[in-house]
Amino acid sequence: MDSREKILEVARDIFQKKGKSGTRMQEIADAAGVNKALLHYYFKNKDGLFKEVFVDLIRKMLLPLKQQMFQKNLPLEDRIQNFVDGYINSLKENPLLLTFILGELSMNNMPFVPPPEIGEGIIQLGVELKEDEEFKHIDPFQLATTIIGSCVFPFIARPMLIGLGLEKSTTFEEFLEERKKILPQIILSGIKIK
Amino acid sequence: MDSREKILEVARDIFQKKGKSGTRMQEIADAAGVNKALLHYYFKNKDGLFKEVFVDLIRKMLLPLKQQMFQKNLPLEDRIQNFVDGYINSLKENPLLLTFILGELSMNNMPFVPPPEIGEGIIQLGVELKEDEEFKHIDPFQLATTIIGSCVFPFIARPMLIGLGLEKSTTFEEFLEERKKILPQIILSGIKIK
DNA sequence: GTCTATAATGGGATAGAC
DNA sequence: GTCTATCCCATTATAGAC
Repeated sequence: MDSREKILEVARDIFQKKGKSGTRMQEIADAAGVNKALLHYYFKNKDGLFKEVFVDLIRKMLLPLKQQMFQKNLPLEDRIQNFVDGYINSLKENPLLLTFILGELSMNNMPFVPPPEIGEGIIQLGVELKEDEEFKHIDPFQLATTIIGSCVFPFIARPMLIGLGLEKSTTFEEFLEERKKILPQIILSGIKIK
Repeated sequence: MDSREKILEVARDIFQKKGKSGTRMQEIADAAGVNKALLHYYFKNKDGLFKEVFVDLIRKMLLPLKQQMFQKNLPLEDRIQNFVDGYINSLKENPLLLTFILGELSMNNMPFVPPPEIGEGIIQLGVELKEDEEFKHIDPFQLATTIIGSCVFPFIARPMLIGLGLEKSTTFEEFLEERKKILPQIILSGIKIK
């Protein structure tokens, strides 16, 4: 693998673990097995490297949202089930991703410009809810926040949940598997008319 | 107000905004209207100051959890309604609190040792669900994660939600007010037997 | 308790050889 | 492209006067 790619790869990891200001250029260089000067050669400065990593990680985070939230031609039930399944799986592979992104968005105010399809998809969800006799007329942003938040929260709050005793009766892994089953049920019963 | 208290007060603000490693001792000193050396006099070093602020903020975050989740003698419906109401109100007053705490817990691994009542309260919630014919037998940690996550997520993910278009049709404030009404409905329909 | 002044180090950045 | 060496400012930390 070429050096540039290698640097980006380890930078992604370290930035996620320690945040932008907690990360040292030296540490990235060491982990990548190159000299610090090379980071500046490729990315000009810390900010340049960080930005490249950040937009990359934003894309990575949005991908499953795009893919799994709005597969047309499927009934809402299946789409919610698929979404919860797919999103939790994807978060399992990148457990630090959301905490990192949301933290950085809040601290520095980094730009966040998602592709418009996602926002539009949420609006569209509202239209569907209105048209379907089976469901309550819920503001789609409320629904989306509930679904996404319920999937994401275990990852963001993992240390807190463990402190509260989550792992006394199960493992985190089992908790997530159970969650994939139970969450769609709760949500669906929650938004159906009866 | 004495200097020590003043320092802690501004440190709470600044640490929440910029995170531990993003915060400069100088900035805290300036904001408190004292000299930098005084911070070291009272708190020994940055870590000492941070720790004191952090445990303080942890307590602040847990307080509404303790107060509002487990008021005995009330039917579950009312307790959930009260909890959502009270917790969202409390988060409105400290919108950065959760992002900060969860971020720092994940980056540094800060100790997180909540008072045992909260964990026990969650277990107890499970017992109640089992005893009550009206509700499904749901793992209480799944339920708690869903409720807490749904309240908290809008605050943690605010920049993201705004990027997705949340504020195109309402203000964040209105969104929260609506949320207080709608969330208990979704949750309750979600866990009731029919 | 609070300040000024300064030490000590950390860490981002660059020049220049190879 | 990649390295060594070095610069230099930012930031933490301390000594010592008041």
